[in-house]
Amino acid sequence: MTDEPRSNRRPSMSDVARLAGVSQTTVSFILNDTPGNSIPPETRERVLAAVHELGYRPNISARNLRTQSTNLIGYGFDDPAGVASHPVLDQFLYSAILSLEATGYHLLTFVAGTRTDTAVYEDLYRRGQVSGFLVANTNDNDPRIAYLIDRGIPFASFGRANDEWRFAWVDVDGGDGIAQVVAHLVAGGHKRIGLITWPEGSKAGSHRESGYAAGLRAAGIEPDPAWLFRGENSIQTGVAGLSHWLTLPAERRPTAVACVSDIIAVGVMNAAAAAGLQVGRDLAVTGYDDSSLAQFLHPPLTSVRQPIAEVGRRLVELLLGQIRGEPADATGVMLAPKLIIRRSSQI
Amino acid sequence: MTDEPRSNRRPSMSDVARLAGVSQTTVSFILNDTPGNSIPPETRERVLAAVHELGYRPNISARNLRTQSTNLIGYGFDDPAGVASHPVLDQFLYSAILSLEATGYHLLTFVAGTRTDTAVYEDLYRRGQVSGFLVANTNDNDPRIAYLIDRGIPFASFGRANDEWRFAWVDVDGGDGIAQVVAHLVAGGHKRIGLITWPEGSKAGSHRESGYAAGLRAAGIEPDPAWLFRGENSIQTGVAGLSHWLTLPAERRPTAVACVSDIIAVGVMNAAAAAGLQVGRDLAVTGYDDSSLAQFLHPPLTSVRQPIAEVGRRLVELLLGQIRGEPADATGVMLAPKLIIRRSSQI
DNA sequence: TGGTATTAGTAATTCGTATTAGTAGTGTAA
DNA sequence: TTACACTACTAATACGAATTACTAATACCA
Repeated sequence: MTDEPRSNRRPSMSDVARLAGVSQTTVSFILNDTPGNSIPPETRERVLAAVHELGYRPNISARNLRTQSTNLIGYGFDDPAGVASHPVLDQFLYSAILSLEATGYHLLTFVAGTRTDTAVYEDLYRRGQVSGFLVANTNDNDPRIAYLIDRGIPFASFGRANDEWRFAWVDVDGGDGIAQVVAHLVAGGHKRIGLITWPEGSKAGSHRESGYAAGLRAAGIEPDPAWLFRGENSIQTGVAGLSHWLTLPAERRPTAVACVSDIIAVGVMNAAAAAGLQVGRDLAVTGYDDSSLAQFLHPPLTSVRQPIAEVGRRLVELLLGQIRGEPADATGVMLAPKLIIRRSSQI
Repeated sequence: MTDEPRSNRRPSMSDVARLAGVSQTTVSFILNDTPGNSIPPETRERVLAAVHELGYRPNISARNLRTQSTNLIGYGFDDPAGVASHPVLDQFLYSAILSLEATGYHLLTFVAGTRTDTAVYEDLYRRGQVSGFLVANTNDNDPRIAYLIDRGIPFASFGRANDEWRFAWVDVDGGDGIAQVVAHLVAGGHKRIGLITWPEGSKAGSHRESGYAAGLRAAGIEPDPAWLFRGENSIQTGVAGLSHWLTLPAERRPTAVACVSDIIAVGVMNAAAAAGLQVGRDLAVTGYDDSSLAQFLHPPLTSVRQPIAEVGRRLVELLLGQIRGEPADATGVMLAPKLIIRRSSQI
């Protein structure tokens, strides 16, 4: 009822309108470039000047309420304790955030608790807090993905889950990555190549194992189950893997060890040094992820680099496309990794 | 005007009210336990049944708009590329998220761009998207903190910034942590103890350097500037530090090396092995952070464990207190770290 | 000159929730 | 029997922005 701008409060659109001598509607038209309205330049400038003077920023809650939308995407976070840190996930997060922010979205990071607990996802979505989800670290038949598909909630996943399900995913071809490693090692003269991989059930792990087997067969070598070692993603697993093989007689022992992560490879290199083996001469070792430590190890570690930044970008594209209601024709995107050869795998 | 529930839309409070045969006001009273209202048990149950049947969830935007509040806290993310990953920050984030979620808040993770760019903070706050911020990885005279203090925006920081400024922080006493390390090494007979630390300007680094000097003086040893080596937080820095000291004549060379992070210590251990030195016998090495890799290195690494989970909890307490408008009497909270002794520092 | 288009706006309504101000009906004490 | 308190609600409004449905004034055309 009064013409006084309410003080001691963030300015609203009406305050801007009052200062510029126009209606709130006009301010909205100008700020949103709403099509089909004619605003002469003088008015536009007057309003923009008022916006500037008051330091006006549109209120997000009001906008979201009115447009029945959200500027948030959810991402479920895992407990980082215990497992070694995930440089790949950190990088992925970073690139996803960058892409989201370029389009006015933000990332809401929440704790996913147990993997099977989908209640948080439901709650965030039903309350209108987020418009969709990014999912990473997928497993075979991942319950989160089953749930999101079932409810028709927009999401995009870094990694595949089940070949029968149709949904938006982006993945780096891990089979191809390890196949490149194997080809490289074979070319270096190795015939007995070990693989240290994760426990069964990991989707990424099973793809890499297939690539390993395929790579060996392509070179005319029949994979030996004794060359496969499994464990959590830790330095310790690498230590345990190599220690185990060192108990074999020399003529049956792998001369090269491929690992599904750099952190495991660090364990192998440690154990090799402890056993008096010189990595790059007595034993070839390769990692995966090309994390920042790979180039600083002694010797520098051959590794497989994934185009993580592109994964983030493409995932955000897929997700925002769904949210905008665009038909999702291409549901999966497969990207190629690149082998980075360093001294740890030279002979 | 119609009594039909609008279909194809998330149910609103009015839909619940209609189904239960009460007014929207009554539903609100029941769901929020608004004091000063008398609701008989039958009505309450009827309404709760309707809530359940419709799967109703209150709309967050509407609630935030009405209450002029937010259920989000912002956290600025750094580019993880280049620098080795920060297990401490990952853990800190995790514990902060847990504490926030226990009180109905969520974490909005954004990219902070350059450290001096405070525009993102301003924007998120002024638009009413977040109620405050968590800040980590502070520097001397940190511009983010200066800005947040200046604007009176609620925040709490993991780490101190400038002794003159008064604001809410939680820190782990890094000086004490390194002093414990030095005392342990001195007790083991070491007289020449090197320190590998970060470049000047890091607040955490300067505290640890003071603790190092104080620890030596407490043992009657005058610190020698030649025993200090600086570099980024990477394996490479550890390698460079030890390599540098190995060029000194044996009688001036440190016999023990304390590092301000485990990742640097990994570099020192690598370089030691390459130089034929056996860590734990020829050279004592200590790390900091007690990250998950410390116990799996060869030999296991003596390190300093920070109560990270408690840091997250306390920070969230301080921050939410400010947001609720409680007077902040105790502005800083200092927590004590704990030395974890393993074989890398035995003689 | 009258009718239609166009320009430059404005008033009113909506999104979903919380809250303030009320009201009808019953019980009860004076 | 009336005044008053209490119970069990409801109507109306506000939060801030977007949008639909108008209007007054001018320009244009036949």
